[in-house]
Amino acid sequence: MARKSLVGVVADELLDRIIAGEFPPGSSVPGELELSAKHEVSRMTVREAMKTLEAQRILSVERGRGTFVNPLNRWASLEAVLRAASEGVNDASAAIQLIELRRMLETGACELAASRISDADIGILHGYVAAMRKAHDSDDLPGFVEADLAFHDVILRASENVFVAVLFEPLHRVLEKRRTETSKFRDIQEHAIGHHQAIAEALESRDAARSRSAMDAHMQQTLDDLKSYVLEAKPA
Amino acid sequence: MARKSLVGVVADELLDRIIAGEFPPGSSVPGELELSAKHEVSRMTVREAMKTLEAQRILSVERGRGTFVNPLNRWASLEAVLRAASEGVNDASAAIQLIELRRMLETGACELAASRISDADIGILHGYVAAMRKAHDSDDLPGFVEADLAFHDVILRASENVFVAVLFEPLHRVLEKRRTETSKFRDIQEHAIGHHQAIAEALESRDAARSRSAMDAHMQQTLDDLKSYVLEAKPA
DNA sequence: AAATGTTAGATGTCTGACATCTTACAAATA
DNA sequence: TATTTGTAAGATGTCAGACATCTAACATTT
Repeated sequence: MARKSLVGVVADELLDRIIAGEFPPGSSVPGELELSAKHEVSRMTVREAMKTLEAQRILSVERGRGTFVNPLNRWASLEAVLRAASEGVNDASAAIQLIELRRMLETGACELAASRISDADIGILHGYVAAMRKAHDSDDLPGFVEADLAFHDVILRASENVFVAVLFEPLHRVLEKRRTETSKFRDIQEHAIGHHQAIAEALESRDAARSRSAMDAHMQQTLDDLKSYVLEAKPA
Repeated sequence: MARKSLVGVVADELLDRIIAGEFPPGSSVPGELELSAKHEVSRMTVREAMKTLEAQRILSVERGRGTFVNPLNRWASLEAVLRAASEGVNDASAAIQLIELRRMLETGACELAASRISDADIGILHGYVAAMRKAHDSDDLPGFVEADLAFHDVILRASENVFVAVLFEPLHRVLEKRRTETSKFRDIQEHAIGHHQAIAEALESRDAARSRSAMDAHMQQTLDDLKSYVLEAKPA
């Protein structure tokens, strides 16, 4: 990532203050002049920062009145909501809810993909499973995670549903970091390889119910792994 | 909605030109100076418009090089993607994909809600079913749609998953308009009442599989209704 | 041929000003 | 007194022009 511009810094800091509860939903944030003084930037820079938060429906700007914080359920940015949710006491709850969401999208996409996936993509899936196996044998963690994510990406695309892909994209970045954490354990890697193999075979059979079920089992395993390996080990 | 500011107008027009294919993904949009001349606004206004599109990941601004259009699957704004998808020849395909997405989220949320919903919310659900029935009897279309949407909202909240609610919010506005169209037919209204009744009863039994199945049947019916009543009647 | 300097064009930021909208409050009116 | 109107403060919307900094391409020097 390129280092952040002043606009990005101001937007980030303001979002942090909002998440910290300094400006609760419905309340107004300080005026542009006040913020430009506090952050030692020009009013224009503050305005552009506000615009980015407004575009994500985090703020509502009302001419002549001020700028107000929207309730969290109106925020259009999954990442911002994630930051807000992780800030609370229960990081675990956020992680679990994230997997629940992922489960909905991935099992649904997998079900759709069963009747739409091409033979070529089936081959690619098997290729990624082989790559995971190879990375597992040679202790190549980044390679393992990369093949894992690519596998799921193929299914997402094969579902031929634009909206699912769009909604999943912000999840992708978040999951990538967490996946690197969980995939450190060799046990988890072995679990994952088996499930991916089963998913590829289910899709190959073009059986929608079986494909959905295979992906669902994978998600359940991921949830269990997260609970037993990561959350247990990290006390508050 | 408040009438749009100049920034909003410029952003909209630029997005329209992007969607129309004038600036395909990967290509660059005209420079800030050129755009400010074409739209007869100042450069700052153009910049703020760009910022809103950048915040939605529609554009990537690179200092010293220019501003570039992102591929559609990286756009973070469901509404913008919807606009782009509806612009094409196949409005039908977009409508179907939208229901597919809705199906994933709602069936998933309903499954989760089964074990989490409160007795009070169960009562509220039955109340909305009654409201739908009453609106149906008195030919109150807006009332019918309102009760319908409220019913689904209760389940969304009862799933106790923040992220699902956030992802569903932009869908809500889009669906509201389409729902008013489809619910015009009395046959569809009767279908819907039966399904909602079944969903409420399934949730009351706290049976996750049954609840999911009931919601899934409702989504299937919605898809069928859309195909036979709306899409058939509206040729390109 | 490689390293270096130059330059054009793009975005990033600043300063200061004026316009317009909302709200609150005071003054004029019935 | 109650209502209306006028005024002013504070907020966002927009503009103009300037300078800084980054990138890429080209020319120059080594």
